Amino acid sequence: MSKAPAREKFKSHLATKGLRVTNQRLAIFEAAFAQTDHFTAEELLDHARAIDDSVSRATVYRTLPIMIESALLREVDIGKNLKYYLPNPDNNAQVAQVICLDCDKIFEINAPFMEWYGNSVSSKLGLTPVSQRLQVTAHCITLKQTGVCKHRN
Amino acid sequence: MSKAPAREKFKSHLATKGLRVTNQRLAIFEAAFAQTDHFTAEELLDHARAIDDSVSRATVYRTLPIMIESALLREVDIGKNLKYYLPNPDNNAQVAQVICLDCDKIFEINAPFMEWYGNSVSSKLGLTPVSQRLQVTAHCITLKQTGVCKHRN
DNA sequence: CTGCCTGCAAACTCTTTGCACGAAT
DNA sequence: ATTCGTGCAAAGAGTTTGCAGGCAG
Repeated sequence: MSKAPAREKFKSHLATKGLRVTNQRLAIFEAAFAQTDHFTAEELLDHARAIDDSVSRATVYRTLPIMIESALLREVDIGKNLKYYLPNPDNNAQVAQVICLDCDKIFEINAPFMEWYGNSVSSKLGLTPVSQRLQVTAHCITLKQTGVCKHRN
Repeated sequence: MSKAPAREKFKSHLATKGLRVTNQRLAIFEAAFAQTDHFTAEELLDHARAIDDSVSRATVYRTLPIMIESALLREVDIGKNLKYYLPNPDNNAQVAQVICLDCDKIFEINAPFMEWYGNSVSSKLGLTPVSQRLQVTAHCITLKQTGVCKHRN
């Protein structure tokens, strides 16, 4: 999904939920969908303020769950007491993360088998799966060999 | 590994690292290894204080990483800004979690394929895997049908 | 004795919330 | 005109840290 259709999807999601289309919510949406990599709530605030300087931190935090619920954004928690977000144009949910501990880069890897695994292991316990997450933390080989992490931005 | 050998392992880990064997550290170890299920730092503090009432919250937080590094404990982060811990008598690292969203129970499931997956996906990126985690969140079927979650303690 | 270890309390980080004002419908 | 949305600042939760005194080796 490219940006313009995504904007319409966001607006219709707001309408469906009886939520108002405000300049702040639109600025936050624009800022989020302009990103090409993972971002934090604080970074999103900065970018949204560049579009509409009235945007507050509170509204960013209140808008993020709306965009996540509409599947426009995915939330990625890698256990750092700091959440990352990224645009989810393909509506993808079966994605694993590989996290480079040297440069903190997060790679997103398609992992469709996660859904199968979730179903399989849940049904044995009398549960219905809601979500899966699979994460691998790793060190950079080239960093160790050459002193430079080749994944660093 | 039962408790007594684990205690020796803890002491020798302390010795190896040049760390001192204090009453507080031992009390925290005893409290942790007496648990049969996941526990939080705060719960560990309570139990450790029942053994030695001089134990402070700070020392619990300072001792947890030591026990984790020695592989006596595993840390389980299910994305709740609150970490869970559990004794790891079998030195197991390839374990997935299934989390019931209705009763918050955490099931630990052996998932040896995680190691293969971590190796496979890391090597393609020029990385050496350090750890894997796989988590499934789910709802209780019997809760939905009967109003009672059969997993609740 | 030396210096690591401790308890205390304050600091810290990220996120959430109460309130009164402001804007979308 | 209503009512939902907003910014601000304070609160909140879990964890970490600086400091002065205490105990292991």
